Amino acid sequence: MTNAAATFRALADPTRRQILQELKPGELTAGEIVDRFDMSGPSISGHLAILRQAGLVAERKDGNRIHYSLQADRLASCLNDFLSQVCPTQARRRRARRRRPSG
Amino acid sequence: MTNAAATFRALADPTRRQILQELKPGELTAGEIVDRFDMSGPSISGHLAILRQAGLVAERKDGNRIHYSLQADRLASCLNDFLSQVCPTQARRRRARRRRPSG
DNA sequence: ACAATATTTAGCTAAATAGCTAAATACGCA
DNA sequence: TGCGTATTTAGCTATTTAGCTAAATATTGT
Repeated sequence: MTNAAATFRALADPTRRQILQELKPGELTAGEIVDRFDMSGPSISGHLAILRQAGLVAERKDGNRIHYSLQADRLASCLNDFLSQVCPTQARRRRARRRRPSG
Repeated sequence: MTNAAATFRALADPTRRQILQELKPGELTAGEIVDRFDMSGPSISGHLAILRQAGLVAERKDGNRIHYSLQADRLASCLNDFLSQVCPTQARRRRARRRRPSG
């Protein structure tokens, strides 16, 4: 699966988008994420696996726990790459640099 | 359905992402889009309906035909809004403006 | 009105998805 | 070793999705 395919598949689900938002302030363990949703542990675990597969979260093992963190750069670059492919002028439009007079 | 939900649902399918790319150079009729894919007309029509519902394409009737066009600004603003919500520092990072010395 | 073309809608099937519970795995500690 | 906690994997069911064909709708031209 291409990176774009995995990423957009991951982002298609509202629970997964919410997980990314929960991770914005900093890393959380799987259990802490489960506590923030009205959903079973295994279901959240499955969502985390899909996010991980898309490279949108990273995991760090710490004894008993697994800490998940947002891979913001991966998310941003994937979305920006897609925007660049589909509508280059809209993606990260940049202020034109004032040209230094040549003579 | 929120705009983000409709947009990410629309982008989750590879055929729909490809349709957006086909529309990049300019508008196409439904039939012209069908010709570019190895898929039945009704299937493409369904994909176009989902893209339309997400506001990612606009339609223009012209006699017998319907011309579809990319709504690049909608796509860009939706993705950028999401990026801003999830990882503000990565979304459209802007060069820091040099601070004018205050005294 | 009739035929031809373009597109969508209806109705179906197969595959994918998301949720659940129960069981398995991994780790830390006594 | 054995217990308790954290997390994932397995196995199941209900829903959604994507594809198809056939039929309906809309428009143009005769």
